[in-house]
Amino acid sequence: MADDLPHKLRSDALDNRERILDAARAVFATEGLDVPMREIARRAGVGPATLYRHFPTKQALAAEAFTEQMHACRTIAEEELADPDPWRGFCHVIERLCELQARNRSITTAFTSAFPHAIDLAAERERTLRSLAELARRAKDTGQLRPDFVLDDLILVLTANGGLHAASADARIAASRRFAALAIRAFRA
Amino acid sequence: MADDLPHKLRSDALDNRERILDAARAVFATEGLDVPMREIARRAGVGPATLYRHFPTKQALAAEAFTEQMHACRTIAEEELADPDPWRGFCHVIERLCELQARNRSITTAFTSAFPHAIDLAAERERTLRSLAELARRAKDTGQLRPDFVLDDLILVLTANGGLHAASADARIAASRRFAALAIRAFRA
DNA sequence: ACGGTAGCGGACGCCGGCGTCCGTTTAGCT
DNA sequence: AGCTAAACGGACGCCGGCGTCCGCTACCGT
Repeated sequence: MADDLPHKLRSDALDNRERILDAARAVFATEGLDVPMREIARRAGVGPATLYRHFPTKQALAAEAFTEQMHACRTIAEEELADPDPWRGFCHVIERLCELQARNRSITTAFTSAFPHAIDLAAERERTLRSLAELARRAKDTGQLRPDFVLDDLILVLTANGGLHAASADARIAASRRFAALAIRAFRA
Repeated sequence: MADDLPHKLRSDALDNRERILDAARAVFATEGLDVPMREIARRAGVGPATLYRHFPTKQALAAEAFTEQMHACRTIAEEELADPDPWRGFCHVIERLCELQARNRSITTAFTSAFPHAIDLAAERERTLRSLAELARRAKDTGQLRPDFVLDDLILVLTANGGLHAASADARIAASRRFAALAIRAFRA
């Protein structure tokens, strides 16, 4: 995972690349996507030109920075799919995804809105959705999840959760937790 | 309501004031709060200086432009409070407020986040909340609203609903409708 | 009708983010 | 160690939004 594309990069270039990605992940998580490219460069300790050389556009940077987070989403979905109790797994998925969103402001954008330049992001997203659908199907079979539930309902909830702005990170997490509980109640048969 | 403060304004000045407010309401509703002041001035057919003279800051303009929308919120709350069936009134409140939010992007900001410079906005908001609380109390008494419901849950739902970004206005309205239905399910005892 | 003044708006300078160029540094190979 | 090319980053010009100034317009009171 550490060596995706950069096969023929000089050592210092690769180092900078990683530092940029680290800075981008950090600042995207706390501040959201609306940060100046300069700010990311500054935090990474590189010049603007270096940043632009590695990632010509903000979308390119975001796409690369978010693969990790998307992996996290997929991991959550697959882990909870493995739970022998599908309804419990379903509830955990909602709780964990909401909390992830609260902790990382930008993951919402990455997940809900389909990114243009994100090639493998889309694939990752697709696999995650597939797991979620399967989990929902099983939860329905146990009769604990409403029969009229559709996957779009979950997307809707996650989108809405992403819109939960709050001053502090703690407040955001608390709100998301309450919100997840509400969503689960809405989905119970 | 047409003559709030401007007692000693010349006729053309008052005219411009109204045209600015109209433009602001329109553009705030469709585009949200993040529009340049210039754009509002342009749509109102006035120069930037005129806009700034009437409303020194964007908050001042927004506060003035939103009193009407806040009235709408209060009206909704009071109308539904008058419904003999409190639970039905409660459901209608959620549906109508969500739709109002979907149709008017900026009302969310005005309602959920307390505006600094909005003197009478705060009062209006307070009265609305009081009505909502009373409505919730009655709905609880009928046993149809969950006993553990708190008013903050409603604020939470409205905030989340406000975060429901979508490309077209129609899509936003549709999403809000589905979301309101979900929220109601979550609140039913 | 006419003078005085409230009100108007085009034009200005400032600021901050953007994307790029080019002289300098440094990794990596021999 | 020396060389070459890859990589770096400070500096530049551009753009768009901001808030304000001042010469002109037109409303209103007499």
